Amino acid sequence: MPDPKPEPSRGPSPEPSDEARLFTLFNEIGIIHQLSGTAFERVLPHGLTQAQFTVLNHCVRLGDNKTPAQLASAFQVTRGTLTSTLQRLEAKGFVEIVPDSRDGRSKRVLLTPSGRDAAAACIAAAAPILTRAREALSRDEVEDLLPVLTKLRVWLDENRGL
Amino acid sequence: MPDPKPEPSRGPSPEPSDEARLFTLFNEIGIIHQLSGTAFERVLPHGLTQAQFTVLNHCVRLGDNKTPAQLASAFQVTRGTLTSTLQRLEAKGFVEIVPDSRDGRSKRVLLTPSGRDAAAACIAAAAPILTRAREALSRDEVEDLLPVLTKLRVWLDENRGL
DNA sequence: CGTTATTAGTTTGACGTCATACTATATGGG
DNA sequence: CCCATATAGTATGACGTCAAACTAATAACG
Repeated sequence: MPDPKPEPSRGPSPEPSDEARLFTLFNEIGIIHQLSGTAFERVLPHGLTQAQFTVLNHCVRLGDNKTPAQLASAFQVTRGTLTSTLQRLEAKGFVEIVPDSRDGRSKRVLLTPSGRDAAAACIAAAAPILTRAREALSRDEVEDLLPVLTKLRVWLDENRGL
Repeated sequence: MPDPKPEPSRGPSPEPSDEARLFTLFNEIGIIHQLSGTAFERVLPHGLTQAQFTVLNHCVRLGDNKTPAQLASAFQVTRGTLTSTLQRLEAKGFVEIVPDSRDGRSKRVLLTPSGRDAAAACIAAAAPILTRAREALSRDEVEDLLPVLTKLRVWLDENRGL
């Protein structure tokens, strides 16, 4: 859950500790994720969710014919999570899941033509939001932000076990 | 769902558009939220979740005796979401929900002594993670990041309707 | 005063996510 | 060749979250 929206502070702030600032940082990130996610989903066509679009988009940009395990690893989610997303995408006719001929354990995820169309429609639908977001953040601010966030993400990724 | 972990790029990058950079930004934020959230939850005592801890912590820091609606607004979640979190906290004996004497529609959320203890235990449990996170981000980087993220969060909050 | 609109809280259903446990298939070492 | 181990995919149950529908109570206003 996102943390409290900062309330109007009363009195002199008691200089928050480093840990508190870091904590606030994670909280802001949580709220941003929450708000941006629902904003995106409200405009996506075909009742697609962010998770579903992410899979389609990945296949469009980096090629399909990947295994579910590869996709799960790329998105940093468990295989179980991806199973359910793929089932919904398959039910909508946007991907096809076929057995892997070489490895009996594996499957392959293929984009269907309508899946490709849906991904394009999502991108078109999301563009206005991204354009409007420029009101909030300049291009330079985005460029300043990205490397630091990437560093944090990589660190978290490498320190999963604590 | 968090977006793809950037894969090793092959060849010259075709200078991504502004929208693509912003999109990447939201993706990084999504992954960071995901990873940091699970990292926190793994160390929280009493099987507390981040959402539950957030409520306890808010009550400790800013006082209890708030209505669920006030808390939902502070955390930027729906009242329905808060209802379920409060029910779980009440089941664990960490908060008490009492009717509001003045407004028949409202309730009041009160911290129990064991709820106060649990919040303190959570903070103690999370401290090592925050300390270690300093490996990833210096104090200055945190201070640079925060105002920009806050600006973005406020903008998103003010532009819920699109 | 009564009707209407607003607000508080709840419920339900859908989705994403995790952890865990389970099945089936590979793979590797005796 | 067989067994131990690892890996792919699936199933389950719990939690957070949203949207939408619903109930109860208050507020607004004619």
